[in-house]
Amino acid sequence: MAEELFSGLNPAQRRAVEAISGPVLVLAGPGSGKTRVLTHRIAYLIREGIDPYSILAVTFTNKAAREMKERLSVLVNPADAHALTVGTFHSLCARFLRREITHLGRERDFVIYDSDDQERLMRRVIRELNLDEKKNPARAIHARISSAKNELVSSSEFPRLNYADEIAARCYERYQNLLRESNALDFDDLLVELVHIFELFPNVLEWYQNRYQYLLVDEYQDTNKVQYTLVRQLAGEQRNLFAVGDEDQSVYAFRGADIRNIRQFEQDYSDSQVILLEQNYRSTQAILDTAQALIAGGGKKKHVKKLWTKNGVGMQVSLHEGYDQDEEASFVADEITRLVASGDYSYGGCAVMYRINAQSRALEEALNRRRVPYQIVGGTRFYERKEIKDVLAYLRLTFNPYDSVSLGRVLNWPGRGIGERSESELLRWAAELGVLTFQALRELESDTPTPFTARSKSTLLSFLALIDQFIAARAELPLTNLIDLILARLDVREALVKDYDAEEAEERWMNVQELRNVAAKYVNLPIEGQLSTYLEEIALVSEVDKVDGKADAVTCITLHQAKGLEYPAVFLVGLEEGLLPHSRSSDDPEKVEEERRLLYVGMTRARQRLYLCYAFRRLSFGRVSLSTPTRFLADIPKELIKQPKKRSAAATSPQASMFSGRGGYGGAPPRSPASTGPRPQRPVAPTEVSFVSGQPVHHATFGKGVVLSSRLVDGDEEVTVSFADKERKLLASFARLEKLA
DNA sequence: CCATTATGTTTTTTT
DNA sequence: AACATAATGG
Repeated sequence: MAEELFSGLNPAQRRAVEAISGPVLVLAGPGSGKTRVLTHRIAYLIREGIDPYSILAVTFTNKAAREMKERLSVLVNPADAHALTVGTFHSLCARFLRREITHLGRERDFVIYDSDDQERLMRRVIRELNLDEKKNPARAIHARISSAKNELVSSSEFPRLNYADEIAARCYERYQNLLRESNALDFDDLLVELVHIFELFPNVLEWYQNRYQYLLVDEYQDTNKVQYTLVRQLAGEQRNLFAVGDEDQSVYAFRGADIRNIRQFEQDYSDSQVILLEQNYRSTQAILDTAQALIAGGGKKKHVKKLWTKNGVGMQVSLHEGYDQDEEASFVADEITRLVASGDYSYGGCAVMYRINAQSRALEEALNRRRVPYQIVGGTRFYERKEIKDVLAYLRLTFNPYDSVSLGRVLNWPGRGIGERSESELLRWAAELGVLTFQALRELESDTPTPFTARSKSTLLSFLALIDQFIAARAELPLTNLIDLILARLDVREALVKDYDAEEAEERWMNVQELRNVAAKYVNLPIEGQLSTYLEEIALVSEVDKVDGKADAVTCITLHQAKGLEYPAVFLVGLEEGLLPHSRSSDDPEKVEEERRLLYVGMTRARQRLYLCYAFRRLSFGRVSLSTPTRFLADIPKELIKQPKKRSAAATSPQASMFSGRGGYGGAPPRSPASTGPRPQRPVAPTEVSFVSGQPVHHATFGKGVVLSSRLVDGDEEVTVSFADKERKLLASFARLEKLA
């Protein structure tokens, strides 16, 4: 019976599936079938008679949770699959808190603040405390507080060693108070408050420990202190904890993830079994060898895995240099077109990965030009778009009128004549009365004397009437109708047309419509539950959750988000100093190692083909700078990589230094032209342009072209030439342009 | 109070 | 380069 569950599992996987009780740590290399192990283990537990109701699985994304349930509904009976508790730390905590937060004297109908809300609230705190917003950016202060929360450090425990600490500590305190008043929790609170409840109310913890006898935690290497604590609490005495992870794929230290959690598992949980999954089912040996060479270049490891595969050697990994980010993107787009034309690959089988979202722009343009279908994951997230957040703010106020961030957001949106003065006067007056902003609005309905002009007062009252209307409608109307009512009463479309040009207004209006479409999925729930479920799920969806695996489109995605995904063909772009490792990480050896792991994650996403790309120069921040290939390339033996074609004179300079020890550690990120050393042909910077518009030229690679313009830039001459295929910008000192008659 | 202009800021990475 | 907020003037 259970035998079919084991068919197709290798001995190590099988051991992991069968180890039912006690702590188990599975160290799973990339592509080693860990998802399979997780699902089969759950199925095995159920078939062994364990109640699915007592199984709790923590995944890294909502998408992974959904997929796990789907796979299980095939392996076990669907009712059993349904009884499982599966989710991310954040969504599970939110779910538990809806039940338990009353223990802390708080209301169940809290709203969840996303990073934008959090920053707005912090800005308000900083203003309230009369701090200089320049010297104390809300973002920076909030970041400090967020990491404190991740470390389970409360505002009273926050260190006050210097003036900056003192400021942060005071902001922390006020920030928490405002959150509480607004009946809101930020992302971090979702975890922290649950830990508090478990600490303060042992009987509550006991209930959860009894219910969840079997815990499974994926991506254990990316847990932070709060998450680690939660797991410890839930694991209790029983310690039926099954943790899966890979320290080589730990890339979230910046949000508090602590690699020590996985390294110390064996000390934390005595008698634990450790199982290594080393056989890779995803990639070719060529790709694995390259990735392993890279990761071996890093520091010492607790457990060294030796990845191998039966997939065969496969194609050699190739390296490509582009002239700039546009040419790099063009190369990627051309190569994808070629792969698809060959019939061996589909658009959906290709992915382009990069370090920062801003890199997606050049790709988008190149793909657009070639009519290659693509989807960009992340960037400005859908639910962070202004028009979306504005409409959502009304929904959130309808759900919880004390939500002060939402109130501040839409008090004057769409513009109704409540300016800065009326708003600050309202805040001041509320503070004077000692009530919340919303209660102050309510106060306007009585005969209490107010500090407002008759005009302001009536505007504020009509705003209040609007919200009241929505609150009343919520009890009667299905969610979609409620949204329609809001959109109509506010005349959102008109407001968008007023703020933007026709095209953009239409696009934003479509976004708003999309919000409504999503809401349609919730109308089958009882009316009371529709809005709350909708708001909660919206607050916790991530961009990867929305990746459409079925669409036949190229996926453009950050390296962080790509973790856990796989594609037949993968292009890694921008493999340059300053970008990977990112300049903000290159001063700290530990951060540099994290960047190395990020590259490792990217490489191991590839099944058959892996392309490594970098550009010779790059436009960042509106300025051009020359770049050096990433130091990590120096750790990969030359013979593992198919060297780039010499595509122009420009290619030789950075390329030559690549594997020769130069470009190694300590190199300053993007070199300034001055530090590049003597140039081969042109030791002296030009003082005037030598190419004029209309001059016919010849280039070794691009052939004949005509000069469109030329200008002096950074001590060199940048010539814009129209070639047969496209327009290119070339540096005269490198391009060896030949003037034709 | 609002529209226009000027200035400044941004780019890590995410729930 | 693109976007957001601040300053300025109507």
